[in-house]
Amino acid sequence: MKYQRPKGTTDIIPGETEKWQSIEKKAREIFKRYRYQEIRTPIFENFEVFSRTSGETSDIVTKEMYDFFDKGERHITLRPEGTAGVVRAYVENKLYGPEIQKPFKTFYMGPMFRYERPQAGRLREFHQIGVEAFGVDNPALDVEVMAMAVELLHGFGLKNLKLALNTLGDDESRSRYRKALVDYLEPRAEQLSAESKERLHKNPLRVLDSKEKEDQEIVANAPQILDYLTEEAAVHFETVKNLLEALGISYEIDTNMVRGLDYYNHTIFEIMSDSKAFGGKWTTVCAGGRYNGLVEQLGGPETPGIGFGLGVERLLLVLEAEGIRLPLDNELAVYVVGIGAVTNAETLKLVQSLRNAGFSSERDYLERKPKGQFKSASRLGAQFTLTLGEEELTQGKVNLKEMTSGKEIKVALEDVYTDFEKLIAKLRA
RNA sequence: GCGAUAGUGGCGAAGUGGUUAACGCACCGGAUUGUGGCUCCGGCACGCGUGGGUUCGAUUCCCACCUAUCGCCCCA
Repeated sequence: MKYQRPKGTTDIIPGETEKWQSIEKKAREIFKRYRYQEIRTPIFENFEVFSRTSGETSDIVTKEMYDFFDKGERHITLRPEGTAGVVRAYVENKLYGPEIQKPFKTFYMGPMFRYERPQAGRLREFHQIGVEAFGVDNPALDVEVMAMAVELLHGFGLKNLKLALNTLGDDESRSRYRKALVDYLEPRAEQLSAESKERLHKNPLRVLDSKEKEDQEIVANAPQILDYLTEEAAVHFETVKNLLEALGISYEIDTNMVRGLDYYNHTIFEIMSDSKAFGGKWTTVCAGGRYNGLVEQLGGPETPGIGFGLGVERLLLVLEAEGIRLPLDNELAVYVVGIGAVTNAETLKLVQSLRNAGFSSERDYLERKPKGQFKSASRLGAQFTLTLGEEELTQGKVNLKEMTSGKEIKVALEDVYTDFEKLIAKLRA
């Protein structure tokens, strides 16, 4: 093969695109009801937009950034996630202005890039659908965002979902907890896995998240963030829980849940699926959280924010494994069967006229025999066929057939041009 | 970035150091001067991921590279 797509990329071709459209349509529908408006930001940004916000030591920055220097020696990176770019746009466009209602609620959908080893549901170019809401610290907004995420996934037809919830507290809670955790882990460092020893000083919270058995045993008795929350952070978290309960949304507290990105604080959550797509292990399809302080970090005024991101490829894998059929939109109303070269022009006029009248229409271009054309019509799922041969052409007639019933009548060619709807009614009468 | 496995037509898949690379599906044509199914017949890989090497001769053996899949890391 002379040309291949770059490693970790994929072509989304007809047959697949319908599924994407279906997902995007559903998402737009729900976002509209929740009053989130679309934002489209660049696919590449200055490197610093992500390096500053994600955390200099985070994996994303240290090894997963798809970055390069452009011809003007600017350090550019293909966006690895959606939030930082949206926050940058929020600040740059002064969307914090007094004339703009708070919260400012926005959504995006599009490609993201991470330089890493491809695996099922993990590509170098992948797609996320995400939302962000700025300017309100009220836990009701946290809960609205989570409720919307849950509704979204249910809307796609997913059943076995789990909402995992945790809080990282505010800065003060975090540093207090961090200290307590390090104090606990340090004497036990020798028993930790090699990776976790590494994490211990770089990013101790990540040890909580380790999948290594030896780490999990130690983590089981580690101090919990919930015991180190400031009064304010604790109240925020309590309120989130109460409001979730008020909405009847079930959740599970997971105090070991952390984030790969540094900008999160307070509420963090994940929606997980136990789909066999990932071997029945709980896998995150949607992850989000609060990031008060991020707007300031990118040069804006002190503004709280919260959002989530949803991995589309991962979602598709889960839907596939669960055997969930998305509503697809690729129906064919009419297939015009033209027999013989003499009907070529009239056949073309017919499909064009039908298309103008709002019917999706198709014809044969290969001068195939009727048998082959009917086979195509059948395979394409055409509701109706119009058959036109030399005889019909001279008579000004055409055969109209309903494929599912097999019922066929002869109609005037003229009527097809003027009122096809009426002919359908006549056929079905 | 590390480790493992794999790479044959549009798809699935057999196969061998040596004349014409099975078979199935799909597709096209015919049997059936113009109607979707079934059946029967016929057609469909100057080529076995790419590039080198070994050999009289390689799709088959060796090396490198590319890609995919899985695991690690991490994550959506």
